[in-house]
Amino acid sequence: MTFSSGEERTVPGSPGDVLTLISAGSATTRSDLARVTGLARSTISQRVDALIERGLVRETESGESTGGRPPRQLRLHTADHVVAGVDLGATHCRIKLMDISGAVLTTCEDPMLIAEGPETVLTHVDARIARLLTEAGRDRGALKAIGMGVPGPVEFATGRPNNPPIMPGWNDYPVPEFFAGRYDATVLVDNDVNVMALGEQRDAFENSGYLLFVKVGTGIGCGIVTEGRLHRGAQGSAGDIGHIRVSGHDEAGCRCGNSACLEAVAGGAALARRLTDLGFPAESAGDVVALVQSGNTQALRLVREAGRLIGEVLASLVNFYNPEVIVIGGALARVHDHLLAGIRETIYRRSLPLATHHLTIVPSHTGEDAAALGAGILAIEHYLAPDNINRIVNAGESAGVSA
Amino acid sequence: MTFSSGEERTVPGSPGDVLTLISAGSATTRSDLARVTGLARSTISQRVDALIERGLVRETESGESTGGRPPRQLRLHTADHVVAGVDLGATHCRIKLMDISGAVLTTCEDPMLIAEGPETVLTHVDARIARLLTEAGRDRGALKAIGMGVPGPVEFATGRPNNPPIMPGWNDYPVPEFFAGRYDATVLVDNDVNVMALGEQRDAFENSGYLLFVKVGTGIGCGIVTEGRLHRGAQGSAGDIGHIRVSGHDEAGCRCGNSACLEAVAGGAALARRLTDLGFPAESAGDVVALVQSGNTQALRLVREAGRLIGEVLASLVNFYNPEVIVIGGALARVHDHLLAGIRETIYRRSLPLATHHLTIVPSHTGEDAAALGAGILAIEHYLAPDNINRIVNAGESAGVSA
DNA sequence: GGGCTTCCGCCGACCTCCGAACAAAGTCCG
DNA sequence: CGGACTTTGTTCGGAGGTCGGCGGAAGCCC
Repeated sequence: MTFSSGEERTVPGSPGDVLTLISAGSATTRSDLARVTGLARSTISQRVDALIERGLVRETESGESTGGRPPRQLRLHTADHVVAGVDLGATHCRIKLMDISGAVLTTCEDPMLIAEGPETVLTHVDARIARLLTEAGRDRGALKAIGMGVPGPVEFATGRPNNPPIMPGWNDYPVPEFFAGRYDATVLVDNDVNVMALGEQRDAFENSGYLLFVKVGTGIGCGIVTEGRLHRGAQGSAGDIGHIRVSGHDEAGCRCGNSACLEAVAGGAALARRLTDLGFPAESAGDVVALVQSGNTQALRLVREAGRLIGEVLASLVNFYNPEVIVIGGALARVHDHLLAGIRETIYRRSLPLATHHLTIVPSHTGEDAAALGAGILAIEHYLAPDNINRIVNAGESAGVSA
Repeated sequence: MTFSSGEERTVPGSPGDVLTLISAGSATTRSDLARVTGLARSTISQRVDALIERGLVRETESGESTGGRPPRQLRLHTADHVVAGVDLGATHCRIKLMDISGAVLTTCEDPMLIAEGPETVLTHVDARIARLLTEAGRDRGALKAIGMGVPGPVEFATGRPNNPPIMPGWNDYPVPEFFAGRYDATVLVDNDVNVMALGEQRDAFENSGYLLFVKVGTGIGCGIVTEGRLHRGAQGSAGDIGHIRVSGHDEAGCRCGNSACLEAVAGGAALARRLTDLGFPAESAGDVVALVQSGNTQALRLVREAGRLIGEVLASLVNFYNPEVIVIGGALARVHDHLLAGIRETIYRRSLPLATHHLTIVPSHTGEDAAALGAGILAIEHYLAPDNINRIVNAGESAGVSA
C-alpha cells in the first residue's frame, strides 16, 4: 500500500530551470547542477553553454578544489540585465535599480502626489528611471522589467488599478502601456502591500509557505503569500483588512461609509486625529511615531491599544488562514515594540493553540524600503521565470550582450 | 515590450496528462486528444495504447462520423478501479463506493461513535467497505484509494489527527497504516470540512478559483479552495473559524475556554441550548432544524440571528480572502432560506463593494452527502493524478485487469 | 613526478516524438 | 452502385535531445 506522502521532487529540465538554480545559489557549478537536477553532466554542459551564449550566465574564477580539478563557478551575468522596483505611495515615490541577482545599484526618493494622475506621475517615474540607469552606467536596453507597487487594488493581469480610493484618475489606467514605447521591459503592477509581502517572504522567510505582511501606516492592509505565491483573490482585492469591523467602536466612522472599521480606530490617520483631540497636534502616522519616540504617554497608550485592535482582527485571520509568519510593517512599525506587544497579546489570547504554537510574529526588517525592494523582486522573478528564460534562449536572440 | 499577460497554456505530455483529459471529458477520441494537447496523432495513439494495455482506458462503440471515418470513443475503464469516500462524524459513518469516473456505486450509513477510538471505528469502516465491495460485485483488489473526512484537524501528509477536540484516542493515530495490510490502496485523511469544500468545488464550481465552504452544524468550520487546491495552512488547521470572536456576546462561554466564539453563539449546539432555555426542548442541530420547519418563530428568529453573526465573521474573511463563491452547508443549511438571508445581509453591508460585486453565496447542493462525496473525489484525484498514472504505466504492471 | 580525484567536453547509443505515407471506415454525389 | 472525398488511426524512418562512458584537463597528496 502506498502512503500519502509529501510531494515528489520533480526533475527540472529546461534551461530556465537551470538558471533558476544558479540564481538561487542552490548550485553554482556544472557538477552541482548535475547532482541537483539529476540530469547527466553532458546535458547540463549543453544548457549552460546556451545560457552563456545568450549572455545570461558567465564563468567566474575557479572555485576551491575538493581534491580534484577545481570546478568553474557560474554566476548570473548581471551587467546587462537590470530591473526597476518602483514604490508609489500617496505622497512619495521611491525607485531602486537592481540587477537580477537582487543587488541594489542605485536608489532615489522624492515627494510626489499620486493624486496628480497617471500621466504626470508616470512621466516622473520614467525620468527617474532614466537618471538611475545613467548613474549606474547601464544602457537603456539593459532594463528588462519594471515592478511597481501602488496604494490601491490592481487587476494584476492587465496592470490596471481597480477603483482605487486614493488614486484619482488612475481607475482602469493601463500602466504597462505607458512604458511600451519607452523601454523593452515587462511592466508588472501590483498593490503595494502585496509587493512588500513578497519581498519580505523572499528576503527573510524563504522557507515559510504561509506568510502575512501587515502594513500599518495611514491605513491598514495585508499581503498574503501562500506556498510562495501571492494570494490576490478573485478580484485582486484580497488582504484589504482595513475595513474589517472591530468590536466596541461603533462610534468611529470610516471614510468607506461604515463604522468601526479597523483602519478608522487603529490606522495612523485615526491615531493622529485622536492625539490632536487630546491636545497633541499630529497630522500623519509619522507624527504619531515622533510623539511616541519623544516619550508621550498618550501616544504610547494609543499605539499599544491600536496593537490590541489589530491583534483582534489578526486573531481571526490566524484561525482562518493558519499562517506560519506574520510580519508587521508600515510607518507605525517603527515603534514596533509597543505595537507588537499589543498584537501578540491579543493573538495569543484569542487564537487556537494549534495555530499559534509555531507562529512567528516579527517586525519587518526591510523597513521603508520594503515596497521598492519587493517590486524589484517581483520584476526579477518574472524575468528569470523558467518559461521566460526558455523563450529568450529558444528565440536565438542574444539577451543583452552586444556581439 | 511584453505585457504581463495570463499564464501560457502548458502543453501536457505524459500518459497521465492524457488520462486526465479523458477523465475530465475534455477529449474522448484520439483525434480530440491530438487537437487539445498539440501532440502528434501518432504520439497520442502510442500513449492511449499504453493506457489501454494497463487497463485504465477502453474503447467503446464508434462515435458519430462527421463526414469521414468515425472516431473510436475512449472511456475510463471503471470496472476494476474503485475508491471509497468515508465520512466520519461525531455520531455517524457514511461511506460511498465510487468508480473513478465519480459515479456512486453503493452507499451505506450507520450511527457510530467516533469517541470509541480509532481501532473500533476503523474496524467498522473496514467491514463496511468490504460489504460495499461485495454488493457492487467488485474485487477487493479493485479498491485503489480511500478518502476519509474526520471531524478534527489532521496532518494531511501523514494522515494523523492533530489534537482533535472531539476524537478522544485519535491524536496522532496513523490511520493509513491501519489499512496497510487490508487493501492495496492509498489512504488520504483530511478534515471533513476540507473534503466537503473540495467536493462542492469540483461538482458545482469547477471554474471558480477561490471558494469557501462553510459548514454550520453542531460547530462551525470552513474549507478553503484556492486555485483548485485545498488551503490547509501551516499546521493544517486553516478554516477553523468556529472560535473567531463575534462582537456583543462576551457572555457566551465556549468549550475552548474563550468567550464570544462564533460557534458558542451561532453553532447548532448553542442554538439548541438557547431554545431549550426558551421552553422548546432541543438537543442537536437537527432538532433546531425540525423546530424551524415546524414553524417555531423563536427557532426561526435564532437561526436568522445566527446567520447575521456568521455573516459578520464571513464579512471579515471576504475582505481578507476575496472569494468568488461561498457555499453554506452542514445540518443547519437545511433551513438555508433563513440562514442565508442573515448571512447575505451582513456580508453585503460590511464587506467592500469590490469584493462582493461578483460574489456568489449559495447553499450546498450535495447536502448530507457532501463529505463522503468529497472524500471520494479526493481519493479519485489522487489516484488519477498524472504522476501516479505515469508511475503505474511505467511500472509495467497491469493495473487491475486479470490477464 | 606519479597516482588519485574531480571536472568537463566529445561521441555513440538510446529513447521519444514527429510527420509523412498508408490503411481503414465512413459520407457524399453523380 | 461505385468512385471521390473526408476523417480517423497505424506504421515507420528520421530528427532531436538525453545518457553514460571515455579521455583529456587541472588540481591535490605522497
